[in-house]
Amino acid sequence: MSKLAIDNLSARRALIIELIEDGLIHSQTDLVKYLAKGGYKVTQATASRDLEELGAVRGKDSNGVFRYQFISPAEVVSNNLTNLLISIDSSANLAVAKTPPGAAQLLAAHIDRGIKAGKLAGIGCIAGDDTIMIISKSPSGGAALAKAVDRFISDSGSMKRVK
Amino acid sequence: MSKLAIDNLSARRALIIELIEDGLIHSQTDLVKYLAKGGYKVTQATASRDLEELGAVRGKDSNGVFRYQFISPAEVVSNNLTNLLISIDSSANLAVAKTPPGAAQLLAAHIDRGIKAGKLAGIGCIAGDDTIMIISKSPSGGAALAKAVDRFISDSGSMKRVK
DNA sequence: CATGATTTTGCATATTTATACATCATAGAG
DNA sequence: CTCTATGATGTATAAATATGCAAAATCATG
Repeated sequence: MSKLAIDNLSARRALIIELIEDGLIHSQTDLVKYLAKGGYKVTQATASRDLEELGAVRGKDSNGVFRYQFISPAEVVSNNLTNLLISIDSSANLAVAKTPPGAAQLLAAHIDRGIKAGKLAGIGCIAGDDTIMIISKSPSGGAALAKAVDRFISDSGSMKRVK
Repeated sequence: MSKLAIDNLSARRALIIELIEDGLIHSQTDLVKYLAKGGYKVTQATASRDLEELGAVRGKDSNGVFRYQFISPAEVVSNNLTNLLISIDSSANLAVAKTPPGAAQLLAAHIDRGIKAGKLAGIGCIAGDDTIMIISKSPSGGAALAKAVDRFISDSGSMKRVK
């Protein structure tokens, strides 16, 4: 038997992020149904845990309808994220990104979701004022990770805006 | 930090905003207790309605503790810096600005340039994760500074200029 | 004032979410 | 391969939140 191409947990959370960004999730029960459609059979308890892990919160939108959304401001500037990445380099198991002063925390929050969603092969990232360090899973994965982060951020530019 | 209280309802909600900004509210039951302390005897149902009206949401903070907080609501669509300024208040020689989580450093960097450019009568600012404190030159200049910062950010336009 | 309209609130309850605990799965050590 | 540790998940339930409805309060108007 070959192992799964994509980690089940990460893949599921990637889908959750998309569902939330599309504004489709009004409750955890809701999410369970959508996940089932996508082939992920989980319970409300797992949905609760996933949402917590991803930092999604439930609030009413302008029409008074409940909707899960991200508290992190990444969406605020999602069509501009590329502007925040000045450069990205790597060494051994690390990728190091530079941002304009003060923007590191903001961009890191976005990268962190990419990691949690399994889109980036990192085990975590830490940000200062204008520098982000992303640690790769593999001991020599820094270079590949840097490329992946670069692409991830570029692709995020066309991310759908929260309504 | 002073707020103008018109009627009972708005006075109560003004207090709620302060309580939330101080990070004191972990649940609606919590809020009911704090409101009682402040002389407002209401039930959890009213707390629920107030929180909805104010656009507060419940999410776990970095320590894994539930906490109500504000999420920038409909403005989440443009890429203007204004989106990152949730509120700004003052006391004596200080102006205190709130931002979405992770955005304080970014906004503070901008404010700092305003100071260095002589556009804001401050002697410096310091930022945490979601809070910025700006110190005014004059011992009682906080309120005026807060207004100036608010205007400065409104006038600053697109985030692309950060770099 | 009186009165009808509108808003706010509490009560009771439905709905929704979080979590303790048991179980199952998986990875790594030996 | 077996054992152990760690993490993920479901079950059952507790905890927390939202809301329909009726009552009270507030407001507007003659």
